Amino acid sequence: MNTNSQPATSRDIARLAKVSQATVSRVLSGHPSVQPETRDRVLAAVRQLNYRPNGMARAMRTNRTGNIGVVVSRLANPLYPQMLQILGQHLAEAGLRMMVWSTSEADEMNALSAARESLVDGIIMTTATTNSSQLYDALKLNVPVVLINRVVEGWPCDQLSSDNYDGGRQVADYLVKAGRRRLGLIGGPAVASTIRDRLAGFRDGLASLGVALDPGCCVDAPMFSHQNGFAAASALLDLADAPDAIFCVNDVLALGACDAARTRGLNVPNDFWLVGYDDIEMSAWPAFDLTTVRQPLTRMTADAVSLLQDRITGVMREHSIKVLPNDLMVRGSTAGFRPAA
Amino acid sequence: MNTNSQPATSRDIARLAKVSQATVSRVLSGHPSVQPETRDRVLAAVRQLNYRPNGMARAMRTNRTGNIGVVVSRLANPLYPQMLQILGQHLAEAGLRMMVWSTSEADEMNALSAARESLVDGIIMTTATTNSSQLYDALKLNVPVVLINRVVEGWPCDQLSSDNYDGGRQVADYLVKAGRRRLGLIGGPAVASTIRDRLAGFRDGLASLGVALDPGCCVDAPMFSHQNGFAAASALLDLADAPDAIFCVNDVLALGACDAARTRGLNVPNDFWLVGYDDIEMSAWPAFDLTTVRQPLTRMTADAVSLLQDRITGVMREHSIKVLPNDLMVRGSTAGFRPAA
DNA sequence: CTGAAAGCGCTAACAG
DNA sequence: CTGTTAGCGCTTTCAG
Repeated sequence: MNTNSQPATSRDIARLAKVSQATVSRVLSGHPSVQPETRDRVLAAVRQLNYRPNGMARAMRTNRTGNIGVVVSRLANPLYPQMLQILGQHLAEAGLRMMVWSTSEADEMNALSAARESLVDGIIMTTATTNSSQLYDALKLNVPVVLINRVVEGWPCDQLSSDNYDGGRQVADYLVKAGRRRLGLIGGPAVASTIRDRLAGFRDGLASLGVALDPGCCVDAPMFSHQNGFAAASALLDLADAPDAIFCVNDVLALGACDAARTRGLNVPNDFWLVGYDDIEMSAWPAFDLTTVRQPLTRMTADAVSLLQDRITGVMREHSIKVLPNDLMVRGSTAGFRPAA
Repeated sequence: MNTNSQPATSRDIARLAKVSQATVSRVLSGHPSVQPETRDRVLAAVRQLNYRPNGMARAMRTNRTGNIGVVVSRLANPLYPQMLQILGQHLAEAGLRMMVWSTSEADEMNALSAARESLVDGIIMTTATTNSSQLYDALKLNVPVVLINRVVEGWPCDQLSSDNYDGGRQVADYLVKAGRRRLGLIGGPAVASTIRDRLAGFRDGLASLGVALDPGCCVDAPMFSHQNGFAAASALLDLADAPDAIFCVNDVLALGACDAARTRGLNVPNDFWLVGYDDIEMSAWPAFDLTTVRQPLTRMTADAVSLLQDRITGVMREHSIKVLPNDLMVRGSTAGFRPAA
């Protein structure tokens, strides 16, 4: 094996095995009609020169790179690493590679650029918003895109989410059944469909149960972060008539809220109940023991990959809009209360 | 813009702008010698057909994809998302794309495969171990690889780490200066150079200060997880003569240890002190308020990217082995104690 | 300054 | 079963 030369090409193999270059290609792509003896000679040469086919050349011919672009939001929200981990697994099983964009809003554009330059076969987007106009343009160019987690109504692409509206309702229902009446709400950026749906479900749920939600007990966090959850909860807890339960539209905010209570010497659930959304790994830790809504991440990601594969291989069908059910995870932050069935 | 046809190629542009295909290429690659008027005609055509050059074709010609492979360990350890985030930023600034492998041990191999297939220009590896024999083979094929975080002594590639040995020493020094004498240690898999160095530094530090480390107070976690930290700390806290300070070789373990204390109704720092390593974001949260050692992630990642770029562009020089200094972040888990300067 | 022409390394007809 | 041939879309000489 030469360490200084260029990598071997299929021509080098052909020469060494005394066959045509086409035959080398056949052997490597598992074409059936190759004489065993020839195949062996080729494989021997492949080993001898430590040959690997050039992926770019193959991609150019086949119009398929095997790369999938994944756009996630700030990786500081543990939900996204969790999604990436599972997604990476599913993609690897499907023989695909994962390209990740995650640093800023510009990333969405970068991902689409890559798609348009044929550097990725398709895109899985976890953070689409109605503002993503570039994305919309790309869709019209038939770039295969699957929206997962956040979705955008009416857009011509496959979409995969959990039932955030129902999740919000479940929380409302749960808190009211438990006798909580003075409810607090910590919301987030409304550009995310997930957030809008959770909020709507929560509000509608309360309304249909005849429980009022005091606007004075509703705070919107400008971004998802521990710090913002901390600040928002602090504001609520400082109210003269503080809530007896707070629903945070995601776990990161809820963990911040939990720490706000801790800092004030308040006890959850004795002083107030706390509910989050996402069931990120830390929510189950004793430090937080947070009641929250779990999204079916494994199924969502698996479906996303297979939908995308269909699109890429040109399977034509209607755009699929799937909404999967969620589970309320009852934990200590709501005293483990379970309503009678 | 046709929505049903194939994407436009540079020939299409050439035809429309009535120039040769070569000229299109010149304009797009910013070649100086093109008449302004011609250039404008080409750019107009580019806009009109909404053209983007095909990245694969370009990559095949130039032998450069602009993709960098990054191998990280379990994304469940927040250190890695944190590294990815910064790395992604630096790579994007350098006009490079980030390909992530992270699901299993097989990922290291997959990354190297991708490199050998010319699908990535180089690799940043955060989780190398002496066991990575595939990696070693790849190095001999001149695949550009930078080791960051974990390093492997004597391997022919650029390596970039923080001074884990010194970090361990600093912790030992700090605890002893504060009067702690019965020390506990929660270690981890010794395949990681980071862990070996931290442990060695800690042990050597204690030894040079004349403080004994009871082997009965040393537990090794088989893997980094909250759960394992919890279990290990539980074992130490159940000892008849429990430690008055515990050093965990990384923060994830330390957070687990913190929760073990919480679950037992013990108070940190009143009942014992706790020190971690990495300064992941959560360590600063009130729930943990963990004293820990911070690695200079920004600088490490920035240097890694620029070293890799040098290798890729063929700048020849000795393999660079850099070790950057760490900072001890003093927080509540050690009662905010600061030794007199 | 611009066009013609030669490939990069591979796959996929098409002959034989 | 195997070799020959024709490109994929681009960059890069080399002429003019």
